[in-house]
Amino acid sequence: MNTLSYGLLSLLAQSSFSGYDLMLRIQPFWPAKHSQIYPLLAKLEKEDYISCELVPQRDKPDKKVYSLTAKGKEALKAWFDQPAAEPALRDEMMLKVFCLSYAKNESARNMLAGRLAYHEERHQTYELKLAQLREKPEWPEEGLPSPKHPLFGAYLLTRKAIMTNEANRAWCEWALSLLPEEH
Amino acid sequence: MNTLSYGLLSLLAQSSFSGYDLMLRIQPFWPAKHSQIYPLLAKLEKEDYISCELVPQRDKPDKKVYSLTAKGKEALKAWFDQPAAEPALRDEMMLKVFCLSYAKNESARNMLAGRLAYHEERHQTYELKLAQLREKPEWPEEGLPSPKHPLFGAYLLTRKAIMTNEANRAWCEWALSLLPEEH
DNA sequence: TAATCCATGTAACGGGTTACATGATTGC
DNA sequence: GCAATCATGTAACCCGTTACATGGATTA
Repeated sequence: MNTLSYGLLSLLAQSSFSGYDLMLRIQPFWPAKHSQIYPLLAKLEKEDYISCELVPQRDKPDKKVYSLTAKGKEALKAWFDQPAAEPALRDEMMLKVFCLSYAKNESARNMLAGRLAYHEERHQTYELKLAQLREKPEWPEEGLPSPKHPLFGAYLLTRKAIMTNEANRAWCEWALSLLPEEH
Repeated sequence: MNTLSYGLLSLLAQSSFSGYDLMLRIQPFWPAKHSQIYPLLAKLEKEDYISCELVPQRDKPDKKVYSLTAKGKEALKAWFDQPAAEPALRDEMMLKVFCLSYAKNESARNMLAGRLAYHEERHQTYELKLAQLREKPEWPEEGLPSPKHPLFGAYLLTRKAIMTNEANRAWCEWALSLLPEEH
């Protein structure tokens, strides 16, 4: 049971999903390709953490829909009280910034401007996600989801993404303001 | 030539370092163990990106001090104008937050309080780093390092770490404020 | 007609962690 | 006496990406 396994169980705690769905939904939290997820799901099913139902579809390939078993729910609960690993960020740009004084002005400016654009695009995506959350039928009519509401976690995570992204966007702007003007 | 290789070259662009030093210094930007770094350095030396000098020490084990070669400097410059990979964050806690509504109140509170403490500790570390940068003999007497100053990159990165950390700390506080009171 | 989406899988490879291995010095 | 720091290396393993493989439906 590695972290990705628990991630898949976390998603399945909300609702049943196909492997393809799980692959798409886990991306924002734990990037993984289908080639990693399909074999893991087979292993989790074999070890009885999840169960699988084959769902035939017209106009689309048949799919396997996975659900949490009782054993899977127990594993999730036990995982919750274990200490989580520290967050690990890997960002190639940070290595480049480290030796920024060796770069051409133009290279430095392009790099930071590119990252600024990235964060502005991300902001739009996250705001859209918030709007989509609010449109869900389960969304509470007055105010915010409470801690026991199924959407509580997704709401917290979207807010977290927005706040971190905004801090990084602001950093890009500040760093750009320190560079010499374009000629 | 993978990202870690360029990271090592970036550090060596500032000054020569031993493998052990490089291992310690690259941690904040690209976590890697010595078992990954030593073989890479041997490969980079063999391919002439870096050169190596054996430095005997009293009271300490001898060390190998690596320096950038002309080929290494060229590789760094070429790397700079290539587009950087998107940042990748892997944080087990985010997976737990996703299904937070399934957790006990106590578990949820402990998890978030633990992360808050982590960010407060990080803040101290980063402020110390800033202070150490300012105490360096190369630090400019008036104000901040300019974009061509060797310490410019390190300064930007420390500010970035502080800003991102503060956003995450604030998120922890906000999330904790949404949880029910301790009994 | 070519690309994209849905949907599942395997194989090969490279990246990263853990464990094995050694050994002197310093601080608790 | 025990742990940590400095210092280097190898071997086994797990994690993650890329590539190989298939195939119908929709869309540009």
